Amino acid sequence: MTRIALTPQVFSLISERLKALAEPARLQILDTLRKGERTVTELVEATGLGQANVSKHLRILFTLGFVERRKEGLYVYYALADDSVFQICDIMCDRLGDELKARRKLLAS
Amino acid sequence: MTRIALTPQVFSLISERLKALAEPARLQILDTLRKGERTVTELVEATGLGQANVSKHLRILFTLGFVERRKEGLYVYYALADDSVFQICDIMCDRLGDELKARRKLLAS
DNA sequence: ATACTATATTCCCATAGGGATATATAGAGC
DNA sequence: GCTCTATATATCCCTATGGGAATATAGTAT
Repeated sequence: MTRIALTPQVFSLISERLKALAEPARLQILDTLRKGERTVTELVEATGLGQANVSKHLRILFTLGFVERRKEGLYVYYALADDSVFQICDIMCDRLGDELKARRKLLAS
Repeated sequence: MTRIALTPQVFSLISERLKALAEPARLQILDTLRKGERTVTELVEATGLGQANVSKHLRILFTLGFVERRKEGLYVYYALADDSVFQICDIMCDRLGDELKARRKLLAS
């Protein structure tokens, strides 16, 4: 398996995708989709965000391939494209756990 | 191994850390550090960024625990704290590979 | 003390992006 | 055709943030 080389252009592409994920509102949307596909309105209700903003967030997530869409009459169903988001969340959660541990150790000293 | 629950507060913490990584300049700095510890000046030379900006980026990366620092006389040596950044880059590169593959398939049809 | 170097910080500017509101588009049903 | 609903887009406001220049700070050397 050949890895893509980490050139500045690739960093730019990675950064663009990380920016898409580095937003609590979008993480919340993706987390909701983890339970299964949802319409925009359902996502609005689940997240408490405004409809226009949910649409904008979904557009970003769709453009960068994090969600898929399926139109059915008036409704548009969005679904997770893959689980890479949560692989990344797991890595970050491990870091958070380590931070906590380090802080506790510091307090204990 | 108990996982941290993905609450809105946790998403906010994750998002804060992803924002730190979602910046080409900082990815470039981290990539340079992959080869070993470097002084600020060396990072300025390696990245072509201004000294003030490198210092600012390093401050962010240090605050969020992505780099460590070691002072030695006038110099401050920065080093990678762990490899989670590149675990994430790997995930993103896999995604980029898939995107390429999908685009090729689309062109072939 | 002064002079020099490495790093950090501050200030300013310009841009990007999120939220709210209003409007536009698309499809269903009558 | 008209109306209603779901989604998308446009506009405005405001904040956050990256880059550059200047300045401050810290350490070395003489």
